[in-house]
Amino acid sequence: MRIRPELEFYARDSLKVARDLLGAHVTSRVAGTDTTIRITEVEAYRGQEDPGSHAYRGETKRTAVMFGPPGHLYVYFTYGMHWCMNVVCGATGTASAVLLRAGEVVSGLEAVRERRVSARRDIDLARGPARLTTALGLDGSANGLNLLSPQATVQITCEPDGSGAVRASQISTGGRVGVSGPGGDGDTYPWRLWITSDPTVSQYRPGKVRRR
DNA sequence: CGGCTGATGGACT
DNA sequence: GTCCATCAGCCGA
Repeated sequence: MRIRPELEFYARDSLKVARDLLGAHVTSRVAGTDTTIRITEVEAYRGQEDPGSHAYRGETKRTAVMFGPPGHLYVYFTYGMHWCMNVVCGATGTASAVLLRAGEVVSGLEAVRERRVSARRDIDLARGPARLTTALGLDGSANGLNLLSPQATVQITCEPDGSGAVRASQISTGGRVGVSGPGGDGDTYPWRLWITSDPTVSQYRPGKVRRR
């Protein structure tokens, strides 16, 4: 039987939390309907230490939730139309978080298909951060939601030992393009994690330089 | 399958 | 103004 993690689970380093969120379940209750997704891909962000984080340049109205207590959702709006969800990690005052990038629908398939009509195959229903958020029926109104509250309309559950039950040998990691390493040599941090060979993991695409 | 591009709006310089 | 922690649709192979 899965458990709802305590505060200590989220208060750790975001990279550790990211690992343990692989295989965990996210459940949303929207309009009386429950939807559960098994997390298959995540990305760790390290706040003000991380040039790739929204919180890198300090606290703003938008990033305020990330500077708050762990175990809350940071949901942001991007590209004029998409919502993506993060779980806030680390101690209060630090701004680390884990972005949920992809997952497999475990239950509530009917509702998810209604929300994701463009998805041809079931593996595409939550394959990508904005798709996953849409699949759960969430948007900016979930920003700041406290996952630790038993009454919360979004819950995350994992195995009793505090893991998502994915063996380390089944976890792959990769770097994030566009984020330089400490030496400025172009190395990237391996802070993208996914379940090896899982078909619902999003295809990694380096950010392309776009011009008009 | 892979590559390319428009959509669309808020945050930040 | 410019930059996005993106996605869907279209095109060619």
